[in-house]
Amino acid sequence: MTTTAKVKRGRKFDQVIEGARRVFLRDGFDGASVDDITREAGVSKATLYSYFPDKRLLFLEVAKGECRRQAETAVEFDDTDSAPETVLTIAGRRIAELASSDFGRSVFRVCVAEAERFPEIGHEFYKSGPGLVRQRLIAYLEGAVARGQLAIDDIPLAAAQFAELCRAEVHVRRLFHLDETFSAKRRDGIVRGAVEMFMSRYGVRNRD
Amino acid sequence: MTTTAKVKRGRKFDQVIEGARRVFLRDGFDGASVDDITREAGVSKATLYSYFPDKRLLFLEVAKGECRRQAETAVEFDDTDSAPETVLTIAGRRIAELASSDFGRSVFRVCVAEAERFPEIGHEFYKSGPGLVRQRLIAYLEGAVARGQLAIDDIPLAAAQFAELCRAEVHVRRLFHLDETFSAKRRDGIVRGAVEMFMSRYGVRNRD
DNA sequence: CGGACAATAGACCGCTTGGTTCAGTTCCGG
DNA sequence: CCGGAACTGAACCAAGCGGTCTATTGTCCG
Repeated sequence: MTTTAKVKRGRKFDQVIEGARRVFLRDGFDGASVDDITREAGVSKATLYSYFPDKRLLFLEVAKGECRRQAETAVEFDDTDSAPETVLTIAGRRIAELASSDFGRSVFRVCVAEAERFPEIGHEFYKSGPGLVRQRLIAYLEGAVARGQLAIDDIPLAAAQFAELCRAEVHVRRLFHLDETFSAKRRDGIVRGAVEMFMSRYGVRNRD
Repeated sequence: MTTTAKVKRGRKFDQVIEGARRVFLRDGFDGASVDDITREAGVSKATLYSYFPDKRLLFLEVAKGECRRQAETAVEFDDTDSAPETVLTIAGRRIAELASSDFGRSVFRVCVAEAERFPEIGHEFYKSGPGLVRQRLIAYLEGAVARGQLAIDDIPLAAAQFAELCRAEVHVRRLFHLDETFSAKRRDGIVRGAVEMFMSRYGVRNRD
Protein backbone atom coordinates (compact mmCIF):
# COMPACT_ATOMS: atom_id res chain seq x y z
CA MET A 1 0.00 0.00 0.00
CA THR A 2 2.98 2.24 0.59
CA THR A 3 4.61 1.64 -2.80
CA THR A 4 2.82 1.96 -6.11
CA ALA A 5 0.24 -0.77 -5.97
CA LYS A 6 -3.26 -0.14 -4.79
CA VAL A 7 -5.78 -1.71 -7.06
CA LYS A 8 -3.31 -3.89 -8.94
CA ARG A 9 -2.60 -6.99 -6.89
CA GLY A 10 0.65 -8.32 -8.24
CA ARG A 11 3.99 -7.74 -9.82
CA LYS A 12 3.12 -8.96 -13.31
CA PHE A 13 0.14 -6.71 -13.78
CA ASP A 14 1.94 -4.33 -16.09
CA GLN A 15 3.31 -7.17 -18.18
CA VAL A 16 -0.19 -8.41 -18.77
CA ILE A 17 -1.47 -5.01 -19.80
CA GLU A 18 1.50 -4.42 -22.07
CA GLY A 19 1.17 -7.78 -23.78
CA ALA A 20 -2.55 -7.36 -24.20
CA ARG A 21 -2.00 -3.88 -25.57
CA ARG A 22 0.32 -5.13 -28.28
CA VAL A 23 -1.84 -8.07 -29.29
CA PHE A 24 -5.17 -6.24 -29.21
CA LEU A 25 -3.85 -3.31 -31.23
CA ARG A 26 -2.39 -5.70 -33.76
CA ASP A 27 -5.22 -8.24 -34.06
CA GLY A 28 -8.35 -6.65 -32.63
CA PHE A 29 -10.62 -8.18 -30.03
CA ASP A 30 -11.71 -11.34 -31.81
CA GLY A 31 -8.42 -11.82 -33.57
CA ALA A 32 -6.51 -11.91 -30.29
CA SER A 33 -6.67 -15.16 -28.37
CA VAL A 34 -6.01 -15.25 -24.65
CA ASP A 35 -3.18 -17.69 -25.27
CA ASP A 36 -1.58 -15.24 -27.69
CA ILE A 37 -1.72 -12.59 -25.01
CA THR A 38 -0.21 -14.73 -22.28
CA ARG A 39 2.57 -15.74 -24.67
CA GLU A 40 3.24 -12.13 -25.64
CA ALA A 41 3.12 -11.03 -22.02
CA GLY A 42 5.33 -13.87 -20.81
CA VAL A 43 2.79 -14.81 -18.21
CA SER A 44 0.65 -17.82 -17.45
CA LYS A 45 -3.03 -17.98 -18.19
CA ALA A 46 -3.85 -18.33 -14.51
CA THR A 47 -1.99 -15.12 -13.75
CA LEU A 48 -3.90 -13.23 -16.39
CA TYR A 49 -7.20 -14.51 -15.07
CA SER A 50 -6.22 -13.58 -11.53
CA TYR A 51 -6.21 -9.94 -12.59
CA PHE A 52 -9.14 -9.89 -15.00
CA PRO A 53 -12.32 -11.91 -14.72
CA ASP A 54 -12.57 -12.30 -18.48
CA LYS A 55 -11.20 -11.26 -21.84
CA ARG A 56 -13.82 -8.56 -22.28
CA LEU A 57 -12.79 -6.68 -19.16
CA LEU A 58 -9.13 -6.94 -20.05
CA PHE A 59 -9.90 -5.48 -23.44
CA LEU A 60 -11.91 -2.65 -21.93
CA GLU A 61 -9.06 -1.83 -19.58
CA VAL A 62 -6.52 -1.80 -22.38
CA ALA A 63 -8.73 0.20 -24.71
CA LYS A 64 -9.46 2.83 -22.09
CA GLY A 65 -5.76 3.06 -21.32
CA GLU A 66 -4.98 3.65 -24.99
CA CYS A 67 -7.62 6.34 -25.11
CA ARG A 68 -5.96 8.03 -22.17
CA ARG A 69 -2.62 7.82 -23.93
CA GLN A 70 -4.24 9.37 -26.93
CA ALA A 71 -5.49 12.23 -24.81
CA GLU A 72 -1.96 12.91 -23.62
CA THR A 73 -0.76 13.50 -27.17
CA ALA A 74 -3.67 15.77 -28.02
CA VAL A 75 -3.21 19.41 -28.85
CA GLU A 76 -2.68 22.04 -26.23
CA PHE A 77 -2.87 25.78 -26.62
CA ASP A 78 -0.35 27.49 -24.37
CA ASP A 79 0.93 30.22 -26.58
CA THR A 80 -2.24 32.17 -27.33
CA ASP A 81 -0.45 35.45 -27.86
CA SER A 82 0.89 34.69 -31.30
CA ALA A 83 -1.12 35.25 -34.44
CA PRO A 84 -3.87 32.69 -35.09
CA GLU A 85 -2.00 31.48 -38.16
CA THR A 86 0.91 30.45 -36.01
CA VAL A 87 -1.10 28.89 -33.24
CA LEU A 88 -3.31 26.98 -35.65
CA THR A 89 -0.36 25.74 -37.68
CA ILE A 90 1.23 24.23 -34.62
CA ALA A 91 -2.03 22.73 -33.46
CA GLY A 92 -2.81 21.44 -36.93
CA ARG A 93 0.50 19.64 -37.12
CA ARG A 94 -0.28 17.78 -33.93
CA ILE A 95 -3.66 16.79 -35.25
CA ALA A 96 -2.30 15.58 -38.56
CA GLU A 97 0.53 13.73 -36.87
CA LEU A 98 -1.77 11.79 -34.62
CA ALA A 99 -4.11 11.01 -37.49
CA SER A 100 -1.28 9.56 -39.57
CA SER A 101 0.67 7.81 -36.84
CA ASP A 102 0.62 4.05 -36.43
CA PHE A 103 -0.57 4.51 -32.91
CA GLY A 104 -3.48 6.76 -33.80
CA ARG A 105 -4.47 4.53 -36.65
CA SER A 106 -4.41 1.33 -34.59
CA VAL A 107 -6.44 2.82 -31.78
CA PHE A 108 -8.92 4.27 -34.22
CA ARG A 109 -9.29 1.00 -36.05
CA VAL A 110 -9.87 -1.08 -32.97
CA CYS A 111 -12.29 1.42 -31.47
CA VAL A 112 -14.32 1.65 -34.66
CA ALA A 113 -14.44 -2.11 -34.96
CA GLU A 114 -15.65 -2.65 -31.40
CA ALA A 115 -17.74 0.46 -30.81
CA GLU A 116 -20.85 -1.55 -31.58
CA ARG A 117 -20.13 -4.31 -29.11
CA PHE A 118 -18.58 -2.04 -26.46
CA PRO A 119 -20.38 1.29 -26.70
CA GLU A 120 -18.41 2.79 -23.84
CA ILE A 121 -15.23 2.33 -25.84
CA GLY A 122 -16.71 4.43 -28.60
CA HIS A 123 -17.51 7.19 -26.15
CA GLU A 124 -14.14 6.95 -24.45
CA PHE A 125 -12.36 7.19 -27.77
CA TYR A 126 -14.32 10.21 -28.87
CA LYS A 127 -13.94 11.95 -25.53
CA SER A 128 -10.19 11.45 -25.39
CA GLY A 129 -9.52 12.04 -29.08
CA PRO A 130 -11.63 14.10 -31.47
CA GLY A 131 -13.81 15.38 -28.64
CA LEU A 132 -10.90 16.65 -26.62
CA VAL A 133 -9.32 18.33 -29.61
CA ARG A 134 -12.65 19.91 -30.42
CA GLN A 135 -13.10 21.17 -26.90
CA ARG A 136 -9.66 22.76 -26.71
CA LEU A 137 -10.02 24.28 -30.13
CA ILE A 138 -13.31 25.81 -29.08
CA ALA A 139 -11.72 27.31 -26.01
CA TYR A 140 -8.90 28.80 -28.06
CA LEU A 141 -11.21 30.14 -30.75
CA GLU A 142 -13.43 31.79 -28.16
CA GLY A 143 -10.42 33.61 -26.82
CA ALA A 144 -9.25 34.62 -30.28
CA VAL A 145 -12.69 35.95 -31.15
CA ALA A 146 -12.83 37.90 -27.89
CA ARG A 147 -9.41 39.33 -28.69
CA GLY A 148 -10.68 40.40 -32.09
CA GLN A 149 -8.26 38.14 -33.96
CA LEU A 150 -10.96 36.07 -35.61
CA ALA A 151 -14.58 36.57 -36.62
CA ILE A 152 -16.61 33.42 -36.10
CA ASP A 153 -20.32 33.07 -35.67
CA ASP A 154 -20.56 29.32 -35.04
CA ILE A 155 -17.50 28.44 -33.03
CA PRO A 156 -18.17 24.70 -32.52
CA LEU A 157 -18.65 24.31 -36.24
CA ALA A 158 -15.46 26.21 -36.96
CA ALA A 159 -13.54 24.00 -34.55
CA ALA A 160 -14.85 20.84 -36.20
CA GLN A 161 -14.03 22.24 -39.61
CA PHE A 162 -10.45 23.03 -38.74
CA ALA A 163 -9.80 19.66 -37.17
CA GLU A 164 -11.35 17.88 -40.13
CA LEU A 165 -9.34 19.94 -42.61
CA CYS A 166 -6.12 18.89 -40.92
CA ARG A 167 -7.08 15.24 -41.27
CA ALA A 168 -8.03 15.59 -44.94
CA GLU A 169 -6.54 12.77 -47.00
CA VAL A 170 -4.08 11.82 -44.29
CA HIS A 171 -6.42 9.79 -42.16
CA VAL A 172 -8.43 7.90 -44.73
CA ARG A 173 -5.55 7.07 -46.98
CA ARG A 174 -3.50 5.70 -44.13
CA LEU A 175 -6.44 3.73 -42.77
CA PHE A 176 -6.96 1.87 -46.00
CA HIS A 177 -3.29 1.44 -46.80
CA LEU A 178 -3.19 3.66 -49.82
CA ASP A 179 -0.14 5.32 -48.36
CA GLU A 180 2.17 3.51 -46.04
CA THR A 181 3.69 6.71 -44.72
CA PHE A 182 3.10 10.42 -44.94
CA SER A 183 6.14 12.61 -45.20
CA ALA A 184 6.29 15.54 -42.83
CA LYS A 185 6.45 17.73 -45.91
CA ARG A 186 3.21 16.45 -47.34
CA ARG A 187 1.54 16.67 -43.96
CA ASP A 188 2.69 20.23 -43.54
CA GLY A 189 1.26 21.05 -46.95
CA ILE A 190 -2.13 19.83 -45.85
CA VAL A 191 -1.93 21.76 -42.61
CA ARG A 192 -0.89 24.89 -44.45
CA GLY A 193 -3.88 24.44 -46.72
CA ALA A 194 -6.12 24.04 -43.69
CA VAL A 195 -4.84 27.19 -42.04
CA GLU A 196 -5.11 29.21 -45.24
CA MET A 197 -8.65 28.09 -45.78
CA PHE A 198 -9.59 28.70 -42.19
CA MET A 199 -8.10 32.17 -42.16
CA SER A 200 -9.68 33.22 -45.41
CA ARG A 201 -13.05 32.29 -43.94
CA TYR A 202 -12.68 33.53 -40.39
CA GLY A 203 -9.78 35.97 -40.57
CA VAL A 204 -10.73 39.51 -39.53
CA ARG A 205 -9.57 41.06 -42.79
CA ASN A 206 -12.09 39.36 -45.05
CA ARG A 207 -15.54 40.06 -43.70
CA ASP A 208 -18.39 39.41 -46.09
CA MET B 1 -29.12 -20.32 -69.32
CA THR B 2 -32.08 -18.78 -71.05
CA THR B 3 -33.53 -17.14 -67.95
CA THR B 4 -31.59 -14.88 -65.63
CA ALA B 5 -28.75 -17.02 -64.39
CA LYS B 6 -25.41 -17.04 -66.05
CA VAL B 7 -22.57 -17.02 -63.60
CA LYS B 8 -24.67 -17.74 -60.55
CA ARG B 9 -25.43 -21.41 -60.49
CA GLY B 10 -28.65 -21.62 -58.52
CA ARG B 11 -31.84 -19.93 -57.54
CA LYS B 12 -30.86 -19.36 -53.92
CA PHE B 13 -27.72 -17.47 -54.76
CA ASP B 14 -29.25 -14.10 -54.09
CA GLN B 15 -30.70 -15.26 -50.81
CA VAL B 16 -27.26 -16.26 -49.64
CA ILE B 17 -25.73 -12.95 -50.60
CA GLU B 18 -28.54 -11.02 -48.99
CA GLY B 19 -28.37 -12.96 -45.74
CA ALA B 20 -24.62 -12.68 -45.60
CA ARG B 21 -24.89 -8.99 -46.28
CA ARG B 22 -27.16 -8.41 -43.33
CA VAL B 23 -25.19 -10.53 -40.90
CA PHE B 24 -21.74 -9.29 -41.95
CA LEU B 25 -22.78 -5.65 -41.80
CA ARG B 26 -24.30 -6.20 -38.39
CA ASP B 27 -21.64 -8.40 -36.77
CA GLY B 28 -18.46 -8.07 -38.81
CA PHE B 29 -16.39 -10.93 -40.17
CA ASP B 30 -15.47 -12.74 -36.98
CA GLY B 31 -18.73 -11.94 -35.26
CA ALA B 32 -20.74 -13.59 -37.99
CA SER B 33 -20.87 -17.37 -37.91
CA VAL B 34 -21.67 -19.34 -41.02
CA ASP B 35 -24.65 -20.83 -39.23
CA ASP B 36 -25.98 -17.35 -38.48
CA ILE B 37 -25.76 -16.56 -42.16
CA THR B 38 -27.54 -19.67 -43.36
CA ARG B 39 -30.27 -19.05 -40.78
CA GLU B 40 -30.67 -15.45 -41.88
CA ALA B 41 -30.62 -16.47 -45.53
CA GLY B 42 -33.05 -19.34 -45.04
CA VAL B 43 -30.66 -21.71 -46.73
CA SER B 44 -28.68 -24.77 -45.78
CA LYS B 45 -25.00 -24.83 -45.10
CA ALA B 46 -24.35 -27.13 -48.06
CA THR B 47 -26.11 -24.70 -50.34
CA LEU B 48 -23.96 -21.86 -49.15
CA TYR B 49 -20.81 -23.91 -49.60
CA SER B 50 -21.89 -24.91 -53.09
CA TYR B 51 -21.69 -21.27 -54.09
CA PHE B 52 -18.65 -20.20 -52.10
CA PRO B 53 -15.60 -22.29 -51.25
CA ASP B 54 -15.22 -20.67 -47.85
CA LYS B 55 -16.33 -17.94 -45.52
CA ARG B 56 -13.53 -15.64 -46.56
CA LEU B 57 -14.54 -15.60 -50.20
CA LEU B 58 -18.17 -15.06 -49.32
CA PHE B 59 -17.17 -12.09 -47.22
CA LEU B 60 -15.05 -10.63 -49.98
CA GLU B 61 -17.92 -10.98 -52.42
CA VAL B 62 -20.35 -9.28 -50.08
CA ALA B 63 -17.93 -6.52 -49.16
CA LYS B 64 -17.13 -5.77 -52.77
CA GLY B 65 -20.82 -5.71 -53.56
CA GLU B 66 -21.45 -3.21 -50.81
CA CYS B 67 -18.64 -1.06 -52.09
CA ARG B 68 -20.27 -1.11 -55.51
CA ARG B 69 -23.58 -0.10 -53.93
CA GLN B 70 -21.76 2.69 -52.21
CA ALA B 71 -20.37 3.87 -55.50
CA GLU B 72 -23.87 4.05 -56.93
CA THR B 73 -24.96 6.50 -54.26
CA ALA B 74 -21.88 8.68 -54.66
CA VAL B 75 -22.04 12.21 -55.94
CA GLU B 76 -22.50 13.02 -59.57
CA PHE B 77 -22.06 16.33 -61.28
CA ASP B 78 -24.50 16.74 -64.12
CA ASP B 79 -25.55 20.32 -63.74
CA THR B 80 -22.26 22.13 -64.11
CA ASP B 81 -23.85 25.27 -65.47
CA SER B 82 -25.14 26.57 -62.16
CA ALA B 83 -23.03 28.60 -59.81
CA PRO B 84 -20.44 26.63 -57.83
CA GLU B 85 -22.32 27.41 -54.62
CA THR B 86 -25.34 25.55 -55.93
CA VAL B 87 -23.48 22.60 -57.39
CA LEU B 88 -21.35 22.17 -54.30
CA THR B 89 -24.33 22.41 -51.97
CA ILE B 90 -26.09 19.59 -53.76
CA ALA B 91 -22.94 17.50 -53.88
CA GLY B 92 -22.17 18.24 -50.26
CA ARG B 93 -25.58 17.03 -49.16
CA ARG B 94 -24.99 13.71 -50.88
CA ILE B 95 -21.63 13.36 -49.17
CA ALA B 96 -23.03 14.21 -45.76
CA GLU B 97 -26.01 11.93 -46.23
CA LEU B 98 -23.88 8.94 -47.05
CA ALA B 99 -21.53 9.68 -44.16
CA SER B 100 -24.39 9.77 -41.69
CA SER B 101 -26.52 6.94 -43.09
CA ASP B 102 -26.71 3.57 -41.40
CA PHE B 103 -25.56 1.98 -44.60
CA GLY B 104 -22.52 4.18 -45.02
CA ARG B 105 -21.57 3.79 -41.41
CA SER B 106 -21.86 -0.02 -41.43
CA VAL B 107 -19.83 -0.41 -44.57
CA PHE B 108 -17.19 1.94 -43.26
CA ARG B 109 -16.99 0.13 -39.96
CA VAL B 110 -16.63 -3.30 -41.45
CA CYS B 111 -14.09 -2.17 -44.02
CA VAL B 112 -11.97 -0.43 -41.42
CA ALA B 113 -12.10 -3.46 -39.17
CA GLU B 114 -11.02 -5.89 -41.87
CA ALA B 115 -8.75 -3.72 -43.99
CA GLU B 116 -5.76 -5.24 -42.22
CA ARG B 117 -6.75 -8.83 -42.86
CA PHE B 118 -8.19 -8.20 -46.35
CA PRO B 119 -6.15 -5.40 -47.87
CA GLU B 120 -8.09 -5.50 -51.12
CA ILE B 121 -11.23 -4.59 -49.21
CA GLY B 122 -9.56 -1.47 -47.97
CA HIS B 123 -8.64 -0.49 -51.50
CA GLU B 124 -12.04 -1.38 -52.87
CA PHE B 125 -13.73 0.72 -50.22
CA TYR B 126 -11.56 3.72 -50.86
CA LYS B 127 -11.91 3.42 -54.61
CA SER B 128 -15.68 3.18 -54.52
CA GLY B 129 -16.20 5.69 -51.73
CA PRO B 130 -13.93 8.55 -50.78
CA GLY B 131 -11.74 7.98 -53.83
CA LEU B 132 -14.62 8.16 -56.27
CA VAL B 133 -16.00 11.29 -54.65
CA ARG B 134 -12.57 12.83 -54.77
CA GLN B 135 -12.12 11.95 -58.42
CA ARG B 136 -15.45 13.40 -59.46
CA LEU B 137 -14.92 16.50 -57.39
CA ILE B 138 -11.56 17.02 -59.04
CA ALA B 139 -13.13 16.73 -62.47
CA TYR B 140 -15.80 19.25 -61.58
CA LEU B 141 -13.35 21.68 -59.99
CA GLU B 142 -11.09 21.55 -63.02
CA GLY B 143 -14.02 22.55 -65.16
CA ALA B 144 -15.04 25.33 -62.82
CA VAL B 145 -11.50 26.69 -62.74
CA ALA B 146 -11.32 26.57 -66.53
CA ARG B 147 -14.64 28.42 -66.68
CA GLY B 148 -13.23 31.06 -64.38
CA GLN B 149 -15.74 30.32 -61.63
CA LEU B 150 -13.14 29.30 -59.09
CA ALA B 151 -9.48 30.03 -58.44
CA ILE B 152 -7.67 26.98 -57.15
CA ASP B 153 -3.99 26.21 -57.24
CA ASP B 154 -3.98 22.71 -55.76
CA ILE B 155 -7.14 21.07 -57.04
CA PRO B 156 -6.72 17.61 -55.45
CA LEU B 157 -6.18 19.24 -52.09
CA ALA B 158 -9.24 21.43 -52.56
CA ALA B 159 -11.34 18.40 -53.42
CA ALA B 160 -10.21 16.56 -50.33
CA GLN B 161 -10.86 19.62 -48.24
CA PHE B 162 -14.39 20.04 -49.43
CA ALA B 163 -15.31 16.40 -48.95
CA GLU B 164 -13.82 16.40 -45.50
CA LEU B 165 -15.64 19.59 -44.54
CA CYS B 166 -18.95 18.00 -45.44
CA ARG B 167 -18.23 15.06 -43.19
CA ALA B 168 -17.18 17.26 -40.27
CA GLU B 169 -18.80 16.11 -37.06
CA VAL B 170 -21.36 13.99 -38.87
CA HIS B 171 -19.21 11.01 -39.55
CA VAL B 172 -17.27 10.66 -36.33
CA ARG B 173 -20.17 11.37 -34.02
CA ARG B 174 -22.34 8.83 -35.77
CA LEU B 175 -19.57 6.24 -35.80
CA PHE B 176 -19.13 6.36 -32.06
CA HIS B 177 -22.77 6.65 -31.21
CA LEU B 178 -22.69 10.16 -29.84
CA ASP B 179 -25.65 10.99 -32.03
CA GLU B 180 -28.11 8.36 -33.07
CA THR B 181 -29.43 10.44 -35.93
CA PHE B 182 -28.62 13.64 -37.74
CA SER B 183 -31.51 15.84 -38.72
CA ALA B 184 -31.51 17.04 -42.30
CA LYS B 185 -31.48 20.54 -40.87
CA ARG B 186 -28.29 20.01 -38.92
CA ARG B 187 -26.69 18.27 -41.85
CA ASP B 188 -27.60 21.12 -44.15
CA GLY B 189 -26.07 23.54 -41.67
CA ILE B 190 -22.78 21.71 -41.88
CA VAL B 191 -22.91 21.60 -45.66
CA ARG B 192 -23.71 25.30 -45.80
CA GLY B 193 -20.71 25.94 -43.58
CA ALA B 194 -18.57 23.83 -45.88
CA VAL B 195 -19.68 25.68 -48.99
CA GLU B 196 -19.22 29.07 -47.37
CA MET B 197 -15.75 28.20 -46.26
CA PHE B 198 -14.82 26.72 -49.61
CA MET B 199 -16.10 29.72 -51.52
CA SER B 200 -14.41 32.24 -49.30
CA ARG B 201 -11.15 30.47 -49.99
CA TYR B 202 -11.50 29.61 -53.66
CA GLY B 203 -14.22 31.98 -54.87
CA VAL B 204 -13.05 34.30 -57.63
CA ARG B 205 -13.98 37.44 -55.70
CA ASN B 206 -11.49 37.05 -52.88
CA ARG B 207 -8.05 36.69 -54.36
CA ASP B 208 -5.17 37.32 -52.02
C1' DC C 1 -45.36 -41.90 -64.99
C1' DG C 2 -40.66 -42.87 -63.71
C1' DG C 3 -36.03 -42.54 -63.22
C1' DA C 4 -31.80 -39.75 -63.06
C1' DC C 5 -29.63 -36.19 -60.99
C1' DA C 6 -28.90 -31.76 -58.78
C1' DA C 7 -30.20 -29.21 -54.73
C1' DT C 8 -31.04 -29.44 -50.00
C1' DA C 9 -31.18 -30.12 -44.76
C1' DG C 10 -28.78 -30.97 -40.87
C1' DA C 11 -26.08 -34.35 -38.36
C1' DC C 12 -21.45 -34.65 -37.93
C1' DC C 13 -16.16 -33.93 -37.46
C1' DG C 14 -11.91 -32.04 -35.87
C1' DC C 15 -10.16 -28.10 -33.97
C1' DT C 16 -9.78 -23.76 -31.55
C1' DT C 17 -11.57 -20.86 -28.22
C1' DG C 18 -12.35 -18.72 -23.46
C1' DG C 19 -12.06 -20.11 -19.08
C1' DT C 20 -10.88 -23.41 -14.84
C1' DT C 21 -8.19 -26.22 -11.93
C1' DC C 22 -4.41 -27.81 -9.31
C1' DA C 23 -0.02 -29.50 -7.80
C1' DG C 24 4.08 -27.54 -7.60
C1' DT C 25 7.66 -23.38 -7.83
C1' DT C 26 9.34 -18.73 -7.15
C1' DC C 27 9.51 -14.57 -4.81
C1' DC C 28 9.77 -11.37 -1.05
C1' DG C 29 8.96 -9.05 3.45
C1' DG C 30 9.84 -9.81 8.19
C1' DC D 1 15.52 -18.34 6.36
C1' DC D 2 10.80 -19.06 6.80
C1' DG D 3 5.88 -18.64 5.54
C1' DG D 4 2.49 -17.19 2.69
C1' DA D 5 1.19 -15.00 -1.41
C1' DA D 6 2.04 -14.65 -6.26
C1' DC D 7 3.03 -17.23 -10.16
C1' DT D 8 3.48 -21.32 -13.35
C1' DG D 9 2.47 -24.92 -16.73
C1' DA D 10 -0.19 -28.21 -18.31
C1' DA D 11 -4.10 -30.60 -18.45
C1' DC D 12 -8.78 -30.12 -18.92
C1' DC D 13 -13.70 -28.69 -20.13
C1' DA D 14 -17.76 -27.27 -22.72
C1' DA D 15 -19.09 -24.54 -26.39
C1' DG D 16 -18.77 -22.81 -30.76
C1' DC D 17 -16.36 -22.61 -34.94
C1' DG D 18 -15.65 -23.59 -40.21
C1' DG D 19 -16.27 -27.10 -43.21
C1' DT D 20 -17.92 -31.99 -44.98
C1' DC D 21 -20.95 -35.81 -45.93
C1' DT D 22 -24.91 -38.45 -46.58
C1' DA D 23 -29.62 -39.42 -46.84
C1' DT D 24 -33.56 -37.25 -48.66
C1' DT D 25 -36.24 -34.20 -51.31
C1' DG D 26 -37.64 -31.88 -55.43
C1' DT D 27 -37.57 -31.24 -60.35
C1' DC D 28 -37.41 -31.97 -65.09
C1' DC D 29 -37.26 -34.67 -69.31
C1' DG D 30 -38.23 -38.82 -71.95
